[in-house]
Parts: sequence; structure tokens; C-alpha cells
Amino acid sequence: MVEANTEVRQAVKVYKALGEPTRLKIALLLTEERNLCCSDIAGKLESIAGSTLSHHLKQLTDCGLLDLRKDGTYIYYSVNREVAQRYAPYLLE
Amino acid sequence: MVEANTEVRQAVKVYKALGEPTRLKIALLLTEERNLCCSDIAGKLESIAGSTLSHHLKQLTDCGLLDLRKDGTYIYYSVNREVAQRYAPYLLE
DNA sequence: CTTATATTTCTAGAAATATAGAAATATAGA
DNA sequence: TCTATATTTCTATATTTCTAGAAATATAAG
Repeated sequence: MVEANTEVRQAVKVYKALGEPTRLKIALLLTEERNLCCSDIAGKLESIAGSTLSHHLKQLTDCGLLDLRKDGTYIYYSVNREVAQRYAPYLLE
Repeated sequence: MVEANTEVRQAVKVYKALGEPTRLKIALLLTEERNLCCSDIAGKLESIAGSTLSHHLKQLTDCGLLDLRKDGTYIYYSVNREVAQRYAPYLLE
């Protein structure tokens, strides 16, 4: 019960992150294909400024839905399956 | 594949609806207890204007997450289990 | 018909969010 | 070190969203 509020707060963040078309698309892309970097993702979207994409990826990682792995200049993103499984297993279908 | 976009559009709506603290709280209330009317719900929230609550309930019903049943002057809301199950089974835990 | 209650619609202001350009930072390689 | 590429931060603007008061609508009851 102590953790209930924390969990609800995370749920709000996760759902807020997914409640935007571009971000949901990014999350779906990253469940199909793991370890995409920023520019890979940009390449798969219509046309998006790097700064905008960075802003979206920050929200998706801040809520715990995406994990990242830095490798040199690149940052590779993947969906965190546990978080997706808990709040939005729809992503994993 | 034809229905994919429709489904994604619904997903965005559902997640947008749940990505707001008051609305997530309403959704959680309504999974615990079915058939609450507008004023029941208002009574379980801190303090909210009727117009604000109406606005939130509209979003929750428009995305398919809540069903409603009119009975006289009252409108009773319940969570649509199928939609919740598909997009946010977290609600049903 | 009048009154009372439940809910919605209209309206507007305040706050939050999305977007992108420009500048900044980080790293790799020549 | 210099250059190129990847990504973030800063800044500004346009749009959306949240909120609630006032007025409107719907239904029930007297």
C-alpha cells in the first residue's frame, strides 16, 4: 500500500508517454526491433527534428518504458519488457 | 493490417485518457466498484467541479474504456473490461 | 406546471505540451 | 588538434489540455 502511490504515479507517466501518436509509434517500433539509435528511429518516422525526437525519447525513458545503452556517440534504445508487461502489454503483442 | 491504424488510434486515445491523474483515479475507482454515477464519483474525489468531471468522463467513454447506462436522471459508469484488458490490464489487477 | 437534482455545454483563463531552430556537448577518427 | 556525426539543451512559439463558473438540458417528483 505504501508503494501504491508510487506505482500509480509511474502508471500516469507511462500512459501520458504513450498517449501521443509519435511516442506510441516509437514504442511500437522498439518492440519490433531492439537497439535502435536516435537516428535509426528518426529514419523510420515521417520527418522529425532531432530535438523533438530527443524530447520524446526522454519522456519514454523517464517513465521507465525504454532502456538505453550508450556506445560511443550512439545511444541504443530498447523497450523495457517488464514495464511494458505491467502497464501496456498491448505493445508486446 | 487494415484495422491496425484504427487500433493504434484507439490505443493513443486510451493512453491519453489514462495519462492524467484524475482520470486514472476514476478508472481505478470504477474497476473496484461498478455502476457509479457522476455524483458518486465526485464524492470519492478530493473536490472537483461537475463540469470538470463531465469532461473527464467524456474522454474515458469516448476512447471506449468506460461504458455507461442511463437510468432516469442518473448515468452509471463501469469499466469496459475488454478494452481495459487489451490496452491496460494493469487497471484490472 | 413548478421545483429540485443530475449532467452537459459553452466560455475563458491558466498551465502544460509539442515542435523545431540554434547553440552546446560528447565522442570517434583522421 | 581538427572535423564530422550523434544527441541534448536552450529558447521561443503554437497548440492543446485542464479547470471551473454560468447557462442549458433532461428527468423525476410534487
